[in-house]
Amino acid sequence: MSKALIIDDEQQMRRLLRMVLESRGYEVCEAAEGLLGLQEAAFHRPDVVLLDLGLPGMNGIEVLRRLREWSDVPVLILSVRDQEAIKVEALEIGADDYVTKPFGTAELLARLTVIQRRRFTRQSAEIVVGPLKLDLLHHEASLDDAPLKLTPTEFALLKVLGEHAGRIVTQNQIMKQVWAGQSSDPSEGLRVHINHLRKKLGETGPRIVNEPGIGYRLEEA
Amino acid sequence: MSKALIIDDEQQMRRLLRMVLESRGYEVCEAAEGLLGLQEAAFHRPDVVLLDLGLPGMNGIEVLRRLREWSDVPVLILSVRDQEAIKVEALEIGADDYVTKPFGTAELLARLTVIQRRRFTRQSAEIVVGPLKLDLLHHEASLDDAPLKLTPTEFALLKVLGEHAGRIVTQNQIMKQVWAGQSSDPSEGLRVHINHLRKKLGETGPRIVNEPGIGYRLEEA
DNA sequence: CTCTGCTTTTACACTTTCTTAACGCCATGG
DNA sequence: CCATGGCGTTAAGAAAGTGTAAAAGCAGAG
Repeated sequence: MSKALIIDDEQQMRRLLRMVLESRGYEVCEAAEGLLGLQEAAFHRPDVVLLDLGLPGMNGIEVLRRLREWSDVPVLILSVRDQEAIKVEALEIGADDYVTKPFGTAELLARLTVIQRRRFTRQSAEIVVGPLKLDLLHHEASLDDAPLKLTPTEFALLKVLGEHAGRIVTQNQIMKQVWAGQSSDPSEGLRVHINHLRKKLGETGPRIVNEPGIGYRLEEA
Repeated sequence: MSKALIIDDEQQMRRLLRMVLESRGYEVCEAAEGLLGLQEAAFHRPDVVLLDLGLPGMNGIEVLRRLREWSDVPVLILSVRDQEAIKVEALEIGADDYVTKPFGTAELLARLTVIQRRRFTRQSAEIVVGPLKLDLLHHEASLDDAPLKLTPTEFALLKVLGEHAGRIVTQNQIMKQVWAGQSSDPSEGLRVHINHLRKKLGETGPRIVNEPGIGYRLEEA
């Protein structure tokens, strides 16, 4: 049985969500405010979080950022129509999906299952991109089954690229996920690490291609 | 069935519009004056508003501004030829499109359908216009599922046009959203990027049509 | 403390993208 | 008919972003 945490300031919404979730066998806990939500998350260790972006007090984005500092729990964003920009930012920080209010319960449940399954497979399995393997559990990498020595930063960087293999990862996304929180320079040091990675991947590994002005992409196959 | 509200001082025009709309299955209500129009809008909650700019008493622009304070209803502007400047202003305040009197009923109905459809499509981190897709999260574009390489400026520009697909986006709006803040020349460089985009969209993608003196429109379908 | 490995900073050549400017076209209006 | 204004197109210089190497900080281990 999965535990779900609802963080939303509207009581009505919380009640609706609780009903829907409990009918599906979820164990539910809730919080009406961001900081409380973080405490609940730390205490109950939910398997999935439903987070409203329009929270009073601590912003939903901020809640997500803090949460991501110590937890990989799947997060589903609840947003209203005119929060397009914020939504993208939430996804960049590490939200797993979103639904727009008002939403159908069927859609909500579908997305919940998807992000939980994805998170699960992602955790248990390693990331494989062609001849490259990343063992997230042991923090080990290998190329053609030969061990590949990576520094912590390189590993984190390659992990972000590998998770989205074949797709562009924005420089902002990289900065947010590898250098969480800190750092101002959007790129200065990033280029160096990319350079190191390319050398270590050599001719045999997948290529890291640059999309000027946007970010990087790890080529699959 | 959709409800339409006509705000126009000329009785003849109102009668014409009512006939056209009712023949298409619209439920129609009308107002001959701005303030009355606002009351009607508040009371009947129409699904679309046809607003004449040349109203006696309260100006059409003012009506639109007040309307937009509490409603997102699609608004189609009716204007006569020598009201170019006001037309631009109306679009920037939040009108959805305009037709110039005299107009053909076919054109009128077409534009009505377009602006209504637009409101119903759900916002997401993805903009889809026919064969064109913009993935805001990954900054990736595709045409008929084939990747389309866009520079950052091109992407931003196409995003603005795509967000309002089917509607006119004034040059001012474009400048503000793509070249945020800076820039003086309202067009010099814009034309070049439009040109690049048209080339990349080719025959298969949606067309970018110019509305002389006003702005651009990304055609859907 | 010194060594060592990792990260960050600095510097510069190089590539891609953006802006600027010029010119031709087409419509509109005198 | 020729002017005018807005637009499309093209090319070239300016600006921004990137790859690479080397040196300078910064820890923890011995």
